[in-house]
Amino acid sequence: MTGNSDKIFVEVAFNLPLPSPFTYSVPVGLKDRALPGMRALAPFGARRITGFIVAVKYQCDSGFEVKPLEDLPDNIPALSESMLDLTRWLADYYQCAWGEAIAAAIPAGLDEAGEDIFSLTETGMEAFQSSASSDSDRALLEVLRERPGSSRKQLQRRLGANFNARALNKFKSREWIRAQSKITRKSVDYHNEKFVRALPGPSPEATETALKRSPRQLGLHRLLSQREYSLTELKQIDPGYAAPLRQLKDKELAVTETRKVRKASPWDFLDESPRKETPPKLTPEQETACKPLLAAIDKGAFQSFLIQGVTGSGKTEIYLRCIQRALEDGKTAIMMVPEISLTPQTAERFRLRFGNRIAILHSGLSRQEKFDEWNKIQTGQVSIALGARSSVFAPLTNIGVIVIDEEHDGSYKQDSTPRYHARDVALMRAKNQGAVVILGTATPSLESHKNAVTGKYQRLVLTQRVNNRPMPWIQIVDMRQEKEERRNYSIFSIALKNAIRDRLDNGEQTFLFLNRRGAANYVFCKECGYVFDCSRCSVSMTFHSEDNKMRCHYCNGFARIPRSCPDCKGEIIKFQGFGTQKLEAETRRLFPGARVFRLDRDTAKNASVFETMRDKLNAQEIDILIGTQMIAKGHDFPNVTLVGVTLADLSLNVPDFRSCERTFQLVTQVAGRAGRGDIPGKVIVQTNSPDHFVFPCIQNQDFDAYAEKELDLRKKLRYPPFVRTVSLEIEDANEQRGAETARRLRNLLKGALTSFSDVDLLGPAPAVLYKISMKYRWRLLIRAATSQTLQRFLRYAQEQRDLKKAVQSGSKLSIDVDPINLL
DNA sequence: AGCACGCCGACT
DNA sequence: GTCGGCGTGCTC
Ligand SMILES: [Zn+2]
Ligand SMILES: [Zn+2]
Repeated sequence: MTGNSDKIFVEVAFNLPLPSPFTYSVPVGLKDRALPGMRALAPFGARRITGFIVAVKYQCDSGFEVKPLEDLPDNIPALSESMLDLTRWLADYYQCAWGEAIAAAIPAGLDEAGEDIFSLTETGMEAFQSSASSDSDRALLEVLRERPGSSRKQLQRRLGANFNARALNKFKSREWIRAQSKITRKSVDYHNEKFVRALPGPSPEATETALKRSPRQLGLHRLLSQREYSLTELKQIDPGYAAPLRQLKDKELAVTETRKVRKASPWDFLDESPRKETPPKLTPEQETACKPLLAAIDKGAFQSFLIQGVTGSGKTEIYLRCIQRALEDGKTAIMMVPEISLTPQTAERFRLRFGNRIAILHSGLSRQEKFDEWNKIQTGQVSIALGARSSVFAPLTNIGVIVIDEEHDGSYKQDSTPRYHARDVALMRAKNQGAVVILGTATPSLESHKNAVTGKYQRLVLTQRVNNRPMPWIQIVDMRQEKEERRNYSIFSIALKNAIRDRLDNGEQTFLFLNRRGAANYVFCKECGYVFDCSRCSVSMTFHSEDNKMRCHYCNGFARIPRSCPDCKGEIIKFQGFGTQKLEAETRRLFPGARVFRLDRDTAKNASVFETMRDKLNAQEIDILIGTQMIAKGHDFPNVTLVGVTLADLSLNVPDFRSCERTFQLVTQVAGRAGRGDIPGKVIVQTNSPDHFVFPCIQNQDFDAYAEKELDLRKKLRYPPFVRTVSLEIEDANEQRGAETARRLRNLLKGALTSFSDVDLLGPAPAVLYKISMKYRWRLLIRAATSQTLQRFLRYAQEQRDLKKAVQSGSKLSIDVDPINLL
């Protein structure tokens, strides 16, 4: 109990899943810098960790010991007051700790200082050499001898199961090892590259004679005499360089040297000073859309807009004009694009307009570089931040406009804690700071569509493509007819086959799409195309061979598989699915001469596969590209004039209430990219259920018609945007224990429901992706009419009903507010 | 989360 | 008697 008026205390939030901040006293020497938003190094149990000051106070009455802060490493706060407010709201809304929200809002690494590093002392070295200790102890000492300055984490990684925390403490107290706190962490990303250069030899003449009979060595030596080459470069000049190079090295006419270099990156152009372009003239439609936007930016009050514009209607030019206007008004701007669209080409477009006034927060940056960009924004050296999801936290002041391109894109939702949606965070930030939010897309999420309809957002529509580019032509192919009337049992309809042949003949390119993610084994009628769905939840039922039943992944309902279709008495088929590999094999068989490239989760493990694919596609070295939907985004490939959606049903029958919305988005997005100049693209969509209401809407590219029907269904079935949802995800390596946790959670929540009307539960049920990396998963969906009710319910369940107690040790519960991914 | 502590069975 | 595996509870 302290009440001295000259003593000050701070509340510190840590990046740990702990519900509330911790109180520390501030030593006299740190007093003048103890400000909200400041990073703070603090003792915490047995360790010292970095947290963030979230409040300063002048007294502290507590039942616990209050420890003093150890250090304040920075001179200025890492977070402004408004960012503190925003992160607090975020933590509250998305059910995470304040410190976790803060950590998400600043560059990685800033919360990592404070770990200890260990080295052997003299006595420790002697003890190690006298070998008077057990094997596992020796292993620890040996690592420390080999790598003095290892952190605890590094020791754990090196020793694996042999790591023993007790031994570490034992040695520390015996003074065999010494602990020091690590000062700063610098991590610029380097990679090793081998370089070759020529050695002159005794004389040029002697070299010439020595190599007279080996022209390849001579050629290589001459090349290397001009300048040094990296092995990567050499390989491009001459793939068979290895043998002659080895011989040159043997004759001491060349040497290689390994050096650390910064990896050449497709982003390197950003270092050059940008050219400036003159803005194009706006189309009348763009002009009309710009007017209210520019007026709102000038006004400087919170307002949101939804630009619903067909692909190619020139939304980006509108964004550019709006950002330009914000700068002219002396304000700043955030430009967000989906992760996959944040390519050098996208960046170039903004750099051409805004030069060095823009910071680009892309994933190719090293930690240090990311921090540098962030710093440039914070210190006002730039006025625009361009980036993916996390750029919503760009530390700009005086924000005029926040643009979110492709608003419907799922990558705006973070899928680990804190599970925030950048669009919704942007809206909150703009509301607090009096900024304008512009959401743009050809296919709004139904949440945004509803907000536009109710007037929460002002809607602006663009129906024309710039330069009068024709709209793509979309054909829906009935695969049942293919089978019955044409005896064609192939993956390819005759229409698609012919269209591909046609492209091959013309030297044009084809995309073939196949959705796999979450594509389950659904059950359908061969005759009428009816797909069995849950009578309660309306999501597709999934076939399980173990018990030959269908299951609903939302409510856990089971049903027998009927012998015949309830509608038409037709034959029932359990769809077993096929993957991109089978599609690739089939494509190669049908088009033997074609150059086929497959890109999916297996082959695209790293970004370089993407780049290879893009380069090859642009160099016309691919005729047919096979992949999942990710290849559609971010790039225009002007020579791709045909897109085949191999089986739309796979996407349509994903057991998720948004599967139809996603299918509409997918086809629309790919259609928008097909074709070039005045040649319209063609999209062929194959399906067994052509009578589904989405297909006419797809064919006519009529989003509003689709949305109207979809909204009707969502309203009837109590799904977003008419209700708010929270998903509880249960994860456990032990199947029984996980199932028990899920059961207990349900019982607890059912009990809690009695004090709430308007809230209901779906499930728990095994997740669609039941087993991910050795863990079993369950899902429980909570629905409520409003987000306020849902928040109150969650708080009640946690505080009054002890939600966490239902989670058995070993099980993991994560709470996903406004979930997007329900697989 | 990550760390220490305590309990317990296994093995010098 | 000590080592190390695992479950439990705390961190200002
Ligand atoms: Zn039928
Ligand atoms: Zn159901």
